[in-house]
Amino acid sequence: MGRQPCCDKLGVKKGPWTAEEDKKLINFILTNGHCCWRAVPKLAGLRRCGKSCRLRWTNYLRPDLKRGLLSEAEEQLVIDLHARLGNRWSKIAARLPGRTDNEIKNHWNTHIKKKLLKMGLDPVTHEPLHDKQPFSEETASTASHSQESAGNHCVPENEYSIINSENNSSSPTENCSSDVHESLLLDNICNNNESLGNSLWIDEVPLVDGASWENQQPTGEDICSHNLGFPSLEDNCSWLLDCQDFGIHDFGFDSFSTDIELNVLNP
DNA sequence: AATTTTTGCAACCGCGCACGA
DNA sequence: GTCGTGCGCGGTTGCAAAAAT
Repeated sequence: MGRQPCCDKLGVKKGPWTAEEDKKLINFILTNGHCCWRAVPKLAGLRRCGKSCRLRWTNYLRPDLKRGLLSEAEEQLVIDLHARLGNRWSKIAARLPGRTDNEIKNHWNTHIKKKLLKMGLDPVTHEPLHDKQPFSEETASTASHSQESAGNHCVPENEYSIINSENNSSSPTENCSSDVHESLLLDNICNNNESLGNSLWIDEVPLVDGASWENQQPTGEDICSHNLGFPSLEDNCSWLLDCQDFGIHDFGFDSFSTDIELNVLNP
């Protein structure tokens, strides 16, 4: 029963990616795109499984990624979205331009969770801890089945976005005691960061994912005209500079950068 | 300065879904 | 309808760096 693991072949490398592997993967995808991930490692000359390549690309190498800590606004947005969507990190990430589900999940577990606890809020339900039911201990542990527990107080995403696109005040989060606070924060976010706000209310728009970058390849004009917080065309080139962050220059990417520019400018 | 503990993040694992044969 | 395949997601692990002792 069950599927064969995709990575059980001998000679398939695991563990941290080397600069050389990164280079190969980036070069390949920028030149060819990814037809199917399973084929990518073979075609790119990597001894990795396709899954690993996809993960590496989406979580670390994609040019439209922001690096660094989440801003206050982003963090609040994550909190608000988590209150509505639960642990659906990919959905949350889709509304944060340049952020990955993995990054948000990690940030949630390492920073935001603690922050909420400090504020006396249950990171799962977003309700004040002292309001918890007597069975809270159990629920808290089962709450780690966060999908259920979070899911229970969540509105289906479509519904959510419809509601929000029509009237923020009817947001389902009003069912929670901390929601007024959150809504205010969210308003703040939206006012202060229009791109974030815009992206939040647009449902099912794959703001940032492989597909949006790969397949749709929006032009710089598209990006700017929608003001969705994508990196501009200029940014798409300047990400090369950002690559310094992960040592891209350390592995001699002079020719690589030329390739990228050609690909970005002449898709 | 050396050792231990904690933290943060990249990567892996396994499951479920979608889709085509 | 079922089976196989590929992909994406969420949870978990492993390890390096930072902090504490």
